[in-house]
Amino acid sequence: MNRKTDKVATTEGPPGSANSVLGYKLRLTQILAFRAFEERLTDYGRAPRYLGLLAAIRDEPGLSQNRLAQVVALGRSSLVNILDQLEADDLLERKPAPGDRRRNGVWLTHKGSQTVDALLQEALKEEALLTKGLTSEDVQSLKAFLDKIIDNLRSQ
Amino acid sequence: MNRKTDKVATTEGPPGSANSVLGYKLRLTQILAFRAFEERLTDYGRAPRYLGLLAAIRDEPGLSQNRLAQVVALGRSSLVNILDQLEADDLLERKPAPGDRRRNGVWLTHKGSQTVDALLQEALKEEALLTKGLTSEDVQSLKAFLDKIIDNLRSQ
DNA sequence: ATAGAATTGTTCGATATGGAACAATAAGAA
DNA sequence: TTCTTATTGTTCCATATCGAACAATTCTAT
Repeated sequence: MNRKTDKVATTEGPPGSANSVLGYKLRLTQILAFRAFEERLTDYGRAPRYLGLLAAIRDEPGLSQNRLAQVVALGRSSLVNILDQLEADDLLERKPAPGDRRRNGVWLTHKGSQTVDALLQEALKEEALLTKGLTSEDVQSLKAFLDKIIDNLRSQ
Repeated sequence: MNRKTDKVATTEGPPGSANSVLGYKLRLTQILAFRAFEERLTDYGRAPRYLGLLAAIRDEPGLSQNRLAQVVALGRSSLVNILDQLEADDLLERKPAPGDRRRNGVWLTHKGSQTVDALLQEALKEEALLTKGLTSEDVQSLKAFLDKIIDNLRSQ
């Protein structure tokens, strides 16, 4: 049985079923979108999976590992191995934070910066695929709704 | 540093950064929403994590494991252990499918059915928390957008 | 100044998930 | 029929993520 050709109904089901629950929709969407993005970009190593992280580093260079973990909603301990890998791939580097010998600041390398640029372009293409059939106003609304939900969840 | 009280900016960042990418927003939202739901419902064992699965079984009793894996977008092999656990918790049962000795059909037990009912109620409450500040029309639109994206991804 | 508390990065063990391979079974072709 | 191919559930191994515990360091209250 082939995942790509064997369709699965998504919108049917009685009201009050899982299909009408927002959290379930969010989960499905994220799993499928993430998988599609990774399957398409096989030439970028581990970077596609961690694009959010890499882009966060680009947006705020020098952020500590702790802070970074919060930004991307990952555990502090999870990040250690991820950064090890991305550092081994020459996408970023850790430097001791001046003034606090406990912390590392994290910066992108030149290669990391270029990779982020390229992958953000790919992400825009991917977004166009995902949202086919939606207007740009729809997509804008969708993003605003998600931002609001993220705010609600983060301030809990 | 405390995840609950130490705020992290979500909407800032230059255009073209990760913060404006739909896939990243979806991922963040899903991670945070899922985590919040699980952290609140500590009295239900593993059921909250697999509410989508359990509700899918309720919606279509007797579905094969393979089919079920597709519906919830999990791997066939991942599902084996999950079903083992939920079966051990007396939430569901596998029965040999009549007419095809390769397949198992999956059904909810009475306890499973009651658990789904209770958890779907909780999911509605959770949804109200998540979407605080959004109108019910907004939420309806959001769900419709996500359904569209899921359709796009599934028919790829 | 100093003792106690908090923060940071890390390691370690536990759990979740995916993919490849396998045996049993079914479907299809000859 | 018989041979070949496809499907199903499962096992096994690799990877991802988390929480607890830890040493080093910093902060804070006295």
